[in-house]
Formats: sequence, C-alpha cells, structure tokens
Amino acid sequence: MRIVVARCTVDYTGRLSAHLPSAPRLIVAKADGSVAVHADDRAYKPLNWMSPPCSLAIEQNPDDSDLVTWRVTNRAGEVLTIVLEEVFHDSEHQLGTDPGLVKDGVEAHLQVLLAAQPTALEPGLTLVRREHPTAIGPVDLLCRDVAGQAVAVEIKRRGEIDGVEQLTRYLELLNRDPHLTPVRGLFAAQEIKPQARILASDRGIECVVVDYDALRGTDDPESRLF
Amino acid sequence: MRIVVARCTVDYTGRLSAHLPSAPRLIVAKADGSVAVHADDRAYKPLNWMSPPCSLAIEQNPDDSDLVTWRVTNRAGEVLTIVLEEVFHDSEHQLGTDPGLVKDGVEAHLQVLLAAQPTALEPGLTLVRREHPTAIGPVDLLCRDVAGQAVAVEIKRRGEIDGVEQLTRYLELLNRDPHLTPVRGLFAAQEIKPQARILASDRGIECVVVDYDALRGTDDPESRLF
DNA sequence: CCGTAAATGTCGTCG
DNA sequence: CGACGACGTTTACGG
Repeated sequence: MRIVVARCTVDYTGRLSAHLPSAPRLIVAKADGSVAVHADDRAYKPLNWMSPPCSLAIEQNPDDSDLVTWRVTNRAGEVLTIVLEEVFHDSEHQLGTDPGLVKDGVEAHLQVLLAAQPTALEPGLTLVRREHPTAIGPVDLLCRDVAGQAVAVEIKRRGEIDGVEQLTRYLELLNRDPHLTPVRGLFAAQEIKPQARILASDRGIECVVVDYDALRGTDDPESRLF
Repeated sequence: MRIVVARCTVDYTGRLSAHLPSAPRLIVAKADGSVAVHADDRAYKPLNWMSPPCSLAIEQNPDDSDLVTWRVTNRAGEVLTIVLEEVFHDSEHQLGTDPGLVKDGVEAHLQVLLAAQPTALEPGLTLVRREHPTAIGPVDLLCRDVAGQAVAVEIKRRGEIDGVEQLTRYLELLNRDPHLTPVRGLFAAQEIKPQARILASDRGIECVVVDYDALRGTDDPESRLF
C-alpha cells in the first residue's frame, strides 16, 4: 500500500465526467491496483476512486519534473487521472492479506432464528423448507399455516420496497405450482418502511415486524450461527 | 488528517457487531472526527469505519504503554474500538476544506433536457408536468401524446429492471385516476439492459434509448444545469 | 463474465 | 429529523 499526501488535480471519465481542482488530498494506492483520493472529511466515501480490477501507470512529465501523473484504467474504459503538483508525504507499506472481519446480526442469522421458530411470525406456522428454490432464486422460508395453506416468507433486516418486489416475483412463480397455489406472502423484517408497507398491503402481502434480540433470547443456543 | 499504519484489532458495535483480528492496517482519522480502517484491497470500502458526526477519544493503556486504544462514538450509540498493538507509521497533515468536485452526466440533467424537448422521446409528445406527484412518489415526466393519451415517462441513466418496476408501480396508481387512464408507460435511458427491455415489453411499456450528447447539443443553453 | 441481492451502504433532497 | 430515491453505488455470490 502506497500512501501519498499531495496537492493534486483529479479527473475521472467513465460512467460520468468529474473534475477536482487543485488542493491537498490523501491518495491511497492498494495492492490490488485500486486507487482512492480522500479529502479531510467523510470516513467512508472517497472523492474519487478506481475500483479493482484496474491498473495504475505512473508517468513522469518530461517538461516539468515536479509534475507526476498517475493514470488508472480499467477494462470498461474508465480513466482516473491524478496530477501530483506538490508532494507532502509519500510512503509504502507491506500489509499482507487481511484475515477479514467477523459479523453478527445480519439477515442470514435472522433467517436461521425464524426457521427455528416460525410461530414467531404467526401462530401455528410450520416450516416446510428454508431457501426453497424457484426459477429466479430461493425463497427465504416456505411454510404452511394452521389451515394448511402455503406461505412464502421474505426476510429482511430492513423492509423496503425492493424486498416487497422480490417477494412478489417469488409469489408469482410459486402460484404457478398446483401443489402450492394459492400461496400467501409474508414480509418479515426488524423494521418496515411505510412505503414498503403500503405496497405490500396493495399486493395482499402481510407484514410482520420481528424483534431480533427477543428471537435470540428465546432460541436454542445450539442452533446459533456463532 | 491523521494517518496511521499499525497492527491493530478493531471492534464495532452498533447496527451490527463486527470484529477484526490483529493485522497490519491503514487507519485514517479525518478533521470531522470520522475514522476509517482500510486493508490493502478494495479502493472504496473500509473494513470498518465510523461516519460523522462522531467523536474520537484516544486512551493510553495504563498497564501497557505499548497499547493505545481509539474509541470512536456517535449519537446513535454506535462504538468503534481500535487497539493499536504496533505502530509502523503515524503522521498528521493539514489539508483544509476541499473545493469539491464538478460532475456531469447525471439523471437530473437528462430529465431537464427531456422535459425541454419531449419530442426527442416521441413525435408530438407534449409535457404536462415534471415530477408529477403520486402517492408513492413523483413520476419523472407526465406527458400527452399526439392522440391526447396520458404518457408516464421514467428516466434513467442506465435502464435496468428496478426502473421498469418503478414505472410499473406508477402506472398502476396513475391508471386509477379516471382523468388519466389509460396511461401509457415510456422507459427512457441512455442504455437499456436486455433484461429490462424484456420486462418492459412484458408489461406493455415502451423503451426509448436517448442520446445525451445529441440532446445537449440541440437544447437551449439557457436551460442547462451547468 | 452477467445478473441478482445485500449493505453498518452513503449522500442529497424534500416533507 | 425521517422517508425516499440515486449512486461512477460497491461488494459478494451464482450460474
């Protein structure tokens, strides 16, 4: 990883055109060839960048030895050009491959918990299959309700419109199966946005807000992911 | 901006829980109090971070002077804890506020151009309203065709499936209005993906590929965004 | 390589 | 401040 702090100008041409006037910035070139240009605010988002896979070419300006140009290109024809005008810091570091991070609290875990206790979604609900396959992808949970009717469950951490659309597509396919139809839709999330709720209601899909911590508290520790 | 390269462990507790085992990484603390921890790959995304507004507290471990702990917290109660085990580099830089970047080619500009010349979409098309409101959000353009029929236009830079879904939802709502129904759908983009085209066709929505440069060339310079 | 779904998405805008 | 949609979304995962 190469770390440079320099006054520079930056130009990006690709999905759009963007230009950064001359100013001091942090430039990070990583081992995978990627480059990011950061200002002194916003932790997450670089001002400009090139994602891997891409390649970096460094050119010395023949007319002016003070000017060095970094040209980063990718297969899609996007180009990021950085002209270094004044370098305040320049160092190289060997970091090695990162062991990666361990997460908890994601959708996968919610799915495991709800698969173990489908009655948390609705009294009498029983699990038929987790990740039930369809032509366009797996449904999170396929269940049967107390009356024996099939119920397709889509699980999200945060329930938004996208999730309702996704469940709608699954329902359309599942209802073509004579063994299953008519299939009810159930949209489960820790939090459901008003617009998603309206759309779901309009499509005849029920919404259930689930409490992650409560589910965790009542489940069998053996079945936990972590 | 403070730049540290160090062997460290990182823990995040907030929207989820995450842990990074000990390894060498880049840590950037910015003027707004935000902190990002980067591995030697992926230009854009940090391994861990805390977005502003947040505050950084640096504590010297009383038992072991080699261990320094950074604790970053925000109003929402999220906590990022970084324990520095071995520091390879540590420097501070004054960057000042960035002049910011200049963009071009975004969807907003396309919408302005097409609102000014709806005939670029279809001969005889006239604009009724830009950002026409519906219960689930505004339709980019509401027009009337040469026969007087209402036409809802959804504009994207790149036309993909979710854009077609969006337009479908608008059409469903607009068609409930007796003053408008039957409403035609028109999906306009600089580039339309095959899957989006198929879905649009299935829904009876027409697709129009628009040439941004050509539109720009023929429009009135007064109406430009930039 | 393309298509889809997830994300601690982040970021602007508008109510 | 919250909801909503755009973003050069990025990133991971399957076929």
